Amino acid sequence: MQFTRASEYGVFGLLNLARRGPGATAMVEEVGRQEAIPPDFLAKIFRALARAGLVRSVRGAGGGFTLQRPPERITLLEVVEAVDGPIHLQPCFDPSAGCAFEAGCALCEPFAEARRLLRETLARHTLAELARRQSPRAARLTAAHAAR
Amino acid sequence: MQFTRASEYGVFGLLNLARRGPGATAMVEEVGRQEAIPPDFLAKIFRALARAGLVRSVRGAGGGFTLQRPPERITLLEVVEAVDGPIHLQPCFDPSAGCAFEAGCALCEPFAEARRLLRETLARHTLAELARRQSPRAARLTAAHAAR
DNA sequence: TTCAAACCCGACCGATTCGGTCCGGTTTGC
DNA sequence: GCAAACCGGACCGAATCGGTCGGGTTTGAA
Ligand code: SF4
Ligand code: SF4
Repeated sequence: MQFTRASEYGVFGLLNLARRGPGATAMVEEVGRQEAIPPDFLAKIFRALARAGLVRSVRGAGGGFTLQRPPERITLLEVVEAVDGPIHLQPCFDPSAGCAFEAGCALCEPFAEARRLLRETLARHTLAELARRQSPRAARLTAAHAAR
Repeated sequence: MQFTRASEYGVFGLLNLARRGPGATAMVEEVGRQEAIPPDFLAKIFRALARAGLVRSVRGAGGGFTLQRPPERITLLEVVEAVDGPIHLQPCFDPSAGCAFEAGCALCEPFAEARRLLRETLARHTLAELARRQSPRAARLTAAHAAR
């Protein structure tokens, strides 16, 4: 039960963009260096964020990525779902899989509730709020500490 | 972001036990048949539940599995964590992985909050409560319906 | 005392996902 | 027209998922 590295990197990448102020454009290479994320991997992640409409890409020399919306209107939920795909909690919650029961089973209600709560919680946090308490990742990345 | 089939099967298996009344013992083969779960796979899952202390195993002829506690004192959270391992949400929340930051990053607080809420939600549901609204799985298992 | 029933442990299996990497193509500014 | 930058997708090794299997141990009963 974990989110992926990719979605974590996605958040850090967008926070980096957000810190540059409104309308700023940055190359994936530079963001990757500052956030200590493999640039080729971050590029793949940013393409997913672009497809989801969270970020706008500018091609060609002098290009890069820009936040499509002000950071106070991009939520943590949107970012992780754009990268990892929708949060289902149960395999059968994926419409492409489908439920195998005639009538609802005991699991349906509690997990649907848990899913709703989880998504609401992540939706409450915006990039603007997260950016306020966060410096670039590479600067903080030194040795392991035993938090949580 | 999903729980595994294994934990789902674990819940169904325990519900089957719970429905048999206090102290009842059942063989994994029979439970597997009734719940439409591959018996060898269910056996593996029940061993994990036994190691977690949720279920007691009786070996030898006439043996089987019994609920270790009354179903109103076994929570959904306990079952899924016994089978799938602890819910971490972030890879770095796993103590065996460890956090790579000197100080907390922006992600720590929101995901810790989400994790707490998710676990509390699952902990609110007991086997007794789930069993009350649920017949054996195989009986209900017919064709796909498009419920969430 | 022997036999079969039942759980126990761990190896193995094919398919999928994860975390990346790479390469050839396209768009753009200079 | 050239270099900078994104784009799409193929590919990669490692890990996880969803099972399966075989052999070992414990036990009750004939
Ligand atoms: S009824 Fe059960 S199997 Fe069907 S979607 Fe709900 S949780 Fe999944
Ligand atoms: S500070 Fe960041 S990396 Fe460290 S445990 Fe918290 S979320 Fe994970």
